Amino acid sequence: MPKDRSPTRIQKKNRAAILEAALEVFSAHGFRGATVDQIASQAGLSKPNLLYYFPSKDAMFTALLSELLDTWLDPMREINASGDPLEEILAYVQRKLQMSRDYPRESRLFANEIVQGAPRMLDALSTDLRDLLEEKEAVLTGWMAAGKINTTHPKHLMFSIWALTQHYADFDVQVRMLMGPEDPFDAAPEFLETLYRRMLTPTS
Amino acid sequence: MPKDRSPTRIQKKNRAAILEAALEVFSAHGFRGATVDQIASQAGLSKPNLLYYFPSKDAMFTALLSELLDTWLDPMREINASGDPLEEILAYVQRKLQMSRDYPRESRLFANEIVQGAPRMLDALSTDLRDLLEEKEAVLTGWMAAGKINTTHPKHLMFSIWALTQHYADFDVQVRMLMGPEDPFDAAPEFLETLYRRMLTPTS
DNA sequence: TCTGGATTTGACCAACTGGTCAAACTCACG
DNA sequence: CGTGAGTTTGACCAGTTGGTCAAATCCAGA
Repeated sequence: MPKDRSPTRIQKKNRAAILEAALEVFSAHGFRGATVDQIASQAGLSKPNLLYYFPSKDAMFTALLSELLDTWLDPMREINASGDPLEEILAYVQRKLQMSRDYPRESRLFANEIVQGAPRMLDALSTDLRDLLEEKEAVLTGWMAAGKINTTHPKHLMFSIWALTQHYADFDVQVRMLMGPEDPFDAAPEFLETLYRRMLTPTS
Repeated sequence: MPKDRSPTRIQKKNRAAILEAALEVFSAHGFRGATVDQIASQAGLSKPNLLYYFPSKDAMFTALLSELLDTWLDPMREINASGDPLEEILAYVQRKLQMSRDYPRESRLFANEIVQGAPRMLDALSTDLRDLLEEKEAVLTGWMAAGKINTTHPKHLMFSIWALTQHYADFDVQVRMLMGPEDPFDAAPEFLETLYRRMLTPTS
């Protein structure tokens, strides 16, 4: 193992390559379905060499998670309590949809883990995500109380946004199989915009 | 292996116990994450005994899938082209939500498989599901053309129903972690009813 | 150029996994 | 009962998997 000095050029390159490979393999096969050999060859390293940088498969997964979770939650952080309520939410939906289009592997990584009970993620989720959700839930509740958006259950509203947007990444094969040559992401933005505009526009 | 006669009492009991155990284990860990030993002990059988009834792990998984897929698609089949459009869709949403509440393991079984690219399911999906979807899509399109419900992309509409309802089963741990003691299924029916009523009610 | 730490690897290992098999046991039925 | 098919199992096997280790190689700085 390298000393805890500042990382060398080689360390930086290899760590990055490993995390990229780990994302590729873990997201496609889940934690248990992924093998260290697969990740090593994907990263262009031998297995012992890979284990020189990360002491175990678990450590690789954990490192990957902590690297990704922040980025993953960014779209929600950007919801601005001072902005126009409906437009803020619609923009959030579009950002989240864009994440599914641009980072489907990350989405599937989380999906894989959560579907199986999130044994290695629950801690991170029950702090970072929980806190962030509570903060934004308060914002939503405020908007509803002020009559800016239609009143509904704020948590379910957030769940619905996650479900609808991540579905395009997590169930990608199914969606594409059913849509044929049409790209799901062509019509999805408008569909979701319509859905949430109708759902949330206050009845005057 | 038993002969292809009509199954004995013991065969019926053990096959059922095995499929139940397989559902439990496969849905919790995915195909690769599940082990034959786990399934055997869950079913109360020795491993060789289990393999006496199903020749391989793959065969077990396949048998389980074909047993479940029909049931899984039933709520969609029940959509009645002659019924009141909006009420038919709302009822479908509630049936699907009920499936997530009553059969979360089945939902997670499919989710696990599809997230990982559905290597063992794509064939079944690309016939049964595709055909059924096309049939119901035609119904939706008819309703939209007749002005009975708001016009949107029918496939995306169906995807949204699947995503929103299955989310409560597939992401159960996350949802419950974020909702605390409150049961997600308390407020979900009303939330989804409101969402789709607003989304689909035609603008006069 | 030299050198000591950083990096890489072939060989190896123990545990696990899916699956086999012959032998033993159990049960329905004449 | 007896008997043959149906059922069960302990022992076993080959391949895979996560991980180790000592030895070899590489590389940056003096």
